[in-house]
Amino acid sequence: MRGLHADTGYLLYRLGLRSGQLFNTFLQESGLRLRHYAVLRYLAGSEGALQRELSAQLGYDPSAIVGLVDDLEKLGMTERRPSPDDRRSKTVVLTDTGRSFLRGTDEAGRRVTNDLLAPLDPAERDTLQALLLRIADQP
Amino acid sequence: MRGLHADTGYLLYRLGLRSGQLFNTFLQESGLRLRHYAVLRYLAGSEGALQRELSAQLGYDPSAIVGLVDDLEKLGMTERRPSPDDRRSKTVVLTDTGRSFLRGTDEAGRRVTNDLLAPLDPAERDTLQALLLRIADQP
DNA sequence: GAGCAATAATTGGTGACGTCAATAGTTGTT
DNA sequence: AACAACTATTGACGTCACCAATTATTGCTC
Repeated sequence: MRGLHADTGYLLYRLGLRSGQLFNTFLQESGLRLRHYAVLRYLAGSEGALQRELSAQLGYDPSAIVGLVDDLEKLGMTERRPSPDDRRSKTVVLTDTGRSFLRGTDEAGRRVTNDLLAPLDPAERDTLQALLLRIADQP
Repeated sequence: MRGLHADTGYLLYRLGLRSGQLFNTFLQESGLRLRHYAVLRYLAGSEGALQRELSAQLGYDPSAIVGLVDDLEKLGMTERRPSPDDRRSKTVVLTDTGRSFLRGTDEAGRRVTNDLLAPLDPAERDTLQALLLRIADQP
């Protein structure tokens, strides 16, 4: 038990880096990165989201959202639609292209998490997931 | 249970970012960053380490180690000593200044992890720590 | 209902960071 | 003696988090 490895906070930091790397290498061939993937999967569960909603929910800076949605739009995976009740904001929606991309990579994404959590059995994975969720739901 | 938040791999990624941020803000006043702190704490437990050992153990690129050790040296917290058996490598050791800095920040570091894990009771923290260690010890 | 603070998207800049390629000096091997 | 492998180092490139400023629009307030 030596050095920083004994520290849970530091462990989280290191494993977060590794997890991000794994996701990015798996996404590499598609030309997207983890951040794009996060946006797509959020949209898949919400049927349209304002950019500021994406920023708040995913934790990315508003200025970062602009670039991400630009990229996705160029690939035809999302569309910006004017918000009916507020002309300042735009609603980002998934296109059919985006939806079918998600279906195609769904299983590959699960494989990434599987690799990462390989040493844990199903019950332990549930435990870990529950603990992490509790931490994540903090202000 | 919507979007990527249901995915343990993604949760790890997000919490890793948050953990790193917390560490960095706590270290801000000292002029160091998390990476420097990691080097210091590794050295505290090893009584001298080759730079390539730091690179391998902490997971930073060898070229990143150079800059980190440069910074620490400028602050008088570490020293580079020629390795007796191999003139290619250098041994990095903690100075008294570095050691006393670690003592001073020891408790502040624990507070960071405490904040992060606030929603968990001691037994749950142990569980989390054990699970993360098992994942971290993967090849 | 006119003026003004707050908000949504956007642009631009800065510093930290991961990654890779290349180099000089040194070691071990054959 | 020649050559492959290794250590520390430098430099370059793209990504990313963070912050400030701008434009268009909305809601509040007096």
